[in-house]
Amino acid sequence: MSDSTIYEVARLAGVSIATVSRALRGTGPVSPATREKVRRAVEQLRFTPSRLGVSLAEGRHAANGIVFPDLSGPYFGEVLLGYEEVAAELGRSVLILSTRDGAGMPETVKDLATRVDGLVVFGQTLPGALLAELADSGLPMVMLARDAHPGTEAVRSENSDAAEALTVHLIAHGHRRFVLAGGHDEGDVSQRWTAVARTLGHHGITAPRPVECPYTVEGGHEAGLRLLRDHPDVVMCADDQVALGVILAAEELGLRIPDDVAVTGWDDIMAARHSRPALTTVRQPLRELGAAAARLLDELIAGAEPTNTTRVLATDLVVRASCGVHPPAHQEEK
Amino acid sequence: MSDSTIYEVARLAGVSIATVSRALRGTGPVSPATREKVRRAVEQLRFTPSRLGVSLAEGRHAANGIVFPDLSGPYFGEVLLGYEEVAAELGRSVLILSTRDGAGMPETVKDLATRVDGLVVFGQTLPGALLAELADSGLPMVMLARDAHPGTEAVRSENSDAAEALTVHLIAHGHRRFVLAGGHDEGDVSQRWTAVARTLGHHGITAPRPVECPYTVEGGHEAGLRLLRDHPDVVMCADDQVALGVILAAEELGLRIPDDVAVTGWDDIMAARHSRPALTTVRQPLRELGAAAARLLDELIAGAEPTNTTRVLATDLVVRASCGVHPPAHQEEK
DNA sequence: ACGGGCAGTGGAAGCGCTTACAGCCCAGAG
DNA sequence: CTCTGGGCTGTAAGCGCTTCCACTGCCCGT
Repeated sequence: MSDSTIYEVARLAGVSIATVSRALRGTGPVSPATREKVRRAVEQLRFTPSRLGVSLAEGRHAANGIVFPDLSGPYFGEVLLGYEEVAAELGRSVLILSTRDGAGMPETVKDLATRVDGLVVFGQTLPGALLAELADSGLPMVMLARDAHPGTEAVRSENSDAAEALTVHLIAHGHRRFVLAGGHDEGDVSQRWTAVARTLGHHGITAPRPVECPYTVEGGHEAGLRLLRDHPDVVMCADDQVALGVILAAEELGLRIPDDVAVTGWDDIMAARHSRPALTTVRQPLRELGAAAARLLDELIAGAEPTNTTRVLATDLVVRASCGVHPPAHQEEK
Repeated sequence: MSDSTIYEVARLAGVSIATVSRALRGTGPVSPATREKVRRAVEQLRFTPSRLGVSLAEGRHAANGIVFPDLSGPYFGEVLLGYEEVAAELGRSVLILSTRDGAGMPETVKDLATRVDGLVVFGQTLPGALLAELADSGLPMVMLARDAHPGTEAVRSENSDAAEALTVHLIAHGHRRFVLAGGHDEGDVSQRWTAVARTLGHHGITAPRPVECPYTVEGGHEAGLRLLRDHPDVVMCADDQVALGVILAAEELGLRIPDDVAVTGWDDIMAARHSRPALTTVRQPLRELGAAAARLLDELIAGAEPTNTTRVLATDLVVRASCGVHPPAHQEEK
């Protein structure tokens, strides 16, 4: 970029840089004649103001960041899209950072923090100490898919009600022997398991302890091979990827779904709909999640005080075939 | 961010800002004693250099951008992940921009261009004139999933050979009446259709004209409802999402896959594997695509001259059930 | 005819950093 | 004992922009 500077524009237009700046940003009065001269000089020089200069002088970046773990799969992409869209509308650029929980992580995040006016942080991506340090430094922050950290805002989707509804639905199918796959005590997932356990308890069923497994198809596959040996009625999974893995495992073991065993997921990723049997799951408003985070962050940047509040977005129970046989009416949505 | 400046550190450490800078970056000699004083001052003040100041002085952003259309779905997320990972390794931040072909697009892109040292542009996201303008300005650019534009590098995945292999495979199944779904003349897809047509020609089959449809499940669904009325042997789709939509349409029409009609996709997104019948498709090395783009861009930024060359990454034909019945041995990979 | 006010403009001080350049001091060489 | 050359440090000139403040005319009211 061999871009010209405001000085060259000023010289070519025969005015001062102050006038050029005013003409360009529309702050302060500029005579039509001058404005025109500047316009022509700008055009001739193909001048675009240096973002660095502008930001330094303005004392702001007009950009915000988002930090997420190395979660491939469809989940994060959708959230990011919603986030970027709103951020763009608000005139901010978006910087992304994926912490593959690597060694240099704290530094990378801090570096990111110096490039933005505010930060959105996904789930349990960052250790609490780092979050606190960032929040203390006065960086506007929004937590995504988890409850608020002191000094921040947060937005996540509803977990407990949906988990209860899903559980009730499964019980109504006559399922009694439950197994829970995917057990990290991350905020979102643990909230769901808690609600499941409570609901099961109401119905006189003792909740099993969730079984640890990576939130991937492979993780679900391996867990499935293990769990299905006990012939449970239903395997509730932490997310759709795990559920898809369990379904693969069931196929390998010659088990029919949902006749021999039911399976449920969470998220409603694209594959959930196209899997056969189609996956009963809970739809999260991923795009809205990202959009809401962007808006909250903007408010903080604009000067709003953090309230340590968590916004909760509604989720939908999506009943498909994998949880048990339904009368035709219930079948597929959309 | 009420961050302290290098001046405060200097004052607290009792040295000049030049020394602080040298101590921090390790340029120039600094006595151990001084280094230690600076270290302590930095720690006490929780000082982090302002990225703006650094960048302005260094004359570089240490960041690069990536521009893509509003493609939701799994495709872009994976590419982005590969891109971000390599960029991070190279010490660069990543700025993303999704042009939902909106009105203010040229400005948004130009704004992005002022924030980065280089830019990766996806497929046909930007009009040629804008690409030319950016390239002319000396901005290092890499084209992704399309052939090189003058003054840039490019990386895409192999289309022709894979399309030929896929077509040959389908012919071997005995399929003769082909239909092609998804017809924009975008680089990647048109290359595939060309190879398909050529291959069909070799076998004495007249290639049909590709049918336009949005590259979404919904688009595939609608196209499928139309196309399947003619009872083709096989519907080749521009990507997996379209193929999944066609499969849904086939189900609605009571057609069995692959017995009544075969369907193929492209990309090998997650849902392709879990769909039943599982989708025969072509796997693109999405992550590698992003990674390669990041590396190419880095070379350009480091000063390499653009060669207008297109790197082509190998793709894999992934044969599953949707293209026709196979002996058990062929079944599912991995 | 005269003063006040305001549109229009330029000067200059930052914003936070890097880095040439110059100066200082001291050890070792002659 | 003087001279020289490093090692170490400070001064200051930018990097490209915004914006406060001061200044010049000119129009208008009286």
